Amino acid sequence: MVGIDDVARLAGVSTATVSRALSGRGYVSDATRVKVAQAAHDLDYVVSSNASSLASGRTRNVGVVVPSLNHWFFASVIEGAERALLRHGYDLTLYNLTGGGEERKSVFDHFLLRQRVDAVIAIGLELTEAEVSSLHAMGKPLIGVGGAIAGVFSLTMDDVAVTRLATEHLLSLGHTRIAHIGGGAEFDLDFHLPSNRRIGYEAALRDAGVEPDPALYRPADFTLPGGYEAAKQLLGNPHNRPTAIVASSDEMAIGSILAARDLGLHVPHDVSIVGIDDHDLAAFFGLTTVAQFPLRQGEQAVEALMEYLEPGKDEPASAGVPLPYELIVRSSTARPSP
Amino acid sequence: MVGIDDVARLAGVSTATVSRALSGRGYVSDATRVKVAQAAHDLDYVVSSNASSLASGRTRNVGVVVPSLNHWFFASVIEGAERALLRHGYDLTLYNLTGGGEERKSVFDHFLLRQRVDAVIAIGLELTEAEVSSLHAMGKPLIGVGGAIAGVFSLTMDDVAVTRLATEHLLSLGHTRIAHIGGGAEFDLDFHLPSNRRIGYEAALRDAGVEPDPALYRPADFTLPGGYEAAKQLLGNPHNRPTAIVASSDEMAIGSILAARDLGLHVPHDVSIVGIDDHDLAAFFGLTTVAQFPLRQGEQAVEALMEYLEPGKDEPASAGVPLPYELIVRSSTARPSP
DNA sequence: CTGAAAGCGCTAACAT
DNA sequence: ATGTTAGCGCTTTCAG
Repeated sequence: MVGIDDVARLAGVSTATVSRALSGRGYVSDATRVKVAQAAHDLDYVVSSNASSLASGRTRNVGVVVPSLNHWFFASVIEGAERALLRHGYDLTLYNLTGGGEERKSVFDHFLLRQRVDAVIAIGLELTEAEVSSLHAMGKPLIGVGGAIAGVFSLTMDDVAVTRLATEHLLSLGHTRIAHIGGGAEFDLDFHLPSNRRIGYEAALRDAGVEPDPALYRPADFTLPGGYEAAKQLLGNPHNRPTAIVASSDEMAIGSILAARDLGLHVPHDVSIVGIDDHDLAAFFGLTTVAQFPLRQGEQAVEALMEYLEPGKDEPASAGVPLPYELIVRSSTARPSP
Repeated sequence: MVGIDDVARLAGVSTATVSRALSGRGYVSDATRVKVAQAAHDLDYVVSSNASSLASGRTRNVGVVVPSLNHWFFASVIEGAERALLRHGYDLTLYNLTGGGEERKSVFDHFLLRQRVDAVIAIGLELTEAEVSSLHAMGKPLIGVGGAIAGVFSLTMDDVAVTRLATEHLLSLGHTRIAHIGGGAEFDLDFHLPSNRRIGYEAALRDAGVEPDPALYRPADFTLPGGYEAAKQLLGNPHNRPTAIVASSDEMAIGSILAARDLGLHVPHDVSIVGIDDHDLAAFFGLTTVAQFPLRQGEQAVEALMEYLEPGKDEPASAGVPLPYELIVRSSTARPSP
């Protein structure tokens, strides 16, 4: 194992200088900096992150907590975060809170308290007050993505605006019988995303002088099969069939498209469908949707953390910027047929 | 920060004893073990993993390298691995090699050499000889999942057997004009999975006295749109339409189902379709498939590593066990219509 | 701008 | 079964 003193010897300087030259902290003349870099390279030297962390108190590692990996949104955010962290020389350690309370507690007790990370990114997860305050007590920055956490800086879309936009698109095409497939109550515990989305949908309708019909609202679970089921009920109703559906996720929207097909209804001729996400498969299904950009959200979360973690490196303060979203019109929406 | 000597003082023993009692290594009387545990708990003590790693040389952290996160297979393997690692008290740090050469090189130079991990799990990724040998040189166990790496212990399905089974299912129903949608040549660089799968498919046909028709083979990219395209070509052929398709992934199989529908063909009446994976959506589409179990594969990879990392804890030697697979018959396959 | 030296918090011999 | 002690490899004052 080649260590810092090997480099020091080869470069003809002290270990302290090597440390400074390699980390960029403190004054080193350009000449010695080059000499040291050369020596380090020749020897294939790499710092021992443990020793470095122990001495400096910083781990250059951030913890990412997710409720599940097998979801487009979570996976995308992680991917974006990983890329950004790598760029900053940080590692990402992943904690999957799929399991119930026991596992979750163990994650918090073990890793957060084992001081393995400098900061935490919580994706799509509501942390308890105890969890949040134990992090704060340890001085670890915490940032939420995809859902506001009480008392924590979070990156969240404007959920009201997003469904409002989707609904307005439909209204502008001439639809008035517009249904909404949202998240069920069980998803409302964290973040109230379903409520907010429903609020945006209803607000758009009211602004257009249309009274929302509770029969045109269906809760589902954000999955394709869930959307399929909900749409079947909506579209199968003999008296009250909507001419358009706003689904709260692209997966549910795609499920709705399949449900329409199975009923022999043509999209968009018989029913228009719009989703939210811009999922990988949205283009394939010709789905009109409101895109959110999870990769960028992951990156943005990291940039925000770096402002705490790496003072001085004045990054553009991306922190306060609201998350972008954008209506992408494809072939699943059209004027209602007369 | 409460340290090991605080605990030692409160428990009235030496720091060495605290270390032994808490880590389980070495002899400690039950009485003192309890006393120490109590003290540690009272003080909310948690070891500093850095100090521990520095002193012991072990990090209790394994690196997982993947080509991408947003894929059912990769995400599932990671999920399984994470769960198993947590159980063993290990952390998982994630390295996404999405980017090209630069990023990949940086991952290898920085993290593997920064000795942040005790071992590496490579999922669906072929490592270069240089990468493998640099890991070996550092004494880090490496294990592959979802693809054999030259000179490395890997968990791989028997790809030949899997497509053979799928094909035999179709043959036994009476099909003879069976097409195959496999991976393109670009996927064959790593692992030769496409070749092997094709070999199994052709072997099953020949065993049944059917000569494989090259026109009934289509390469694609494992995605749903890719499978859709390929199936369109296959099923649209006026002279030579197959009565069944073996697709090398469930996503391609689902794409094929959608292609058949769009052509007005009924599944399974006009065409039978079988996939490989047992993807989350397979059941929804009624897809007959050969299941592989990626969650279990992740766990198994971890168990195999633990045999190296935690000698003495004689786990059941799961290492040599071949990966299980299982035909799951749903409603996308049937006898060919007369 | 550079060097000397004191730890960072723990583990693992080695004693006892 | 428990205590003593010497590091693990680096960072960071503090001098110079």
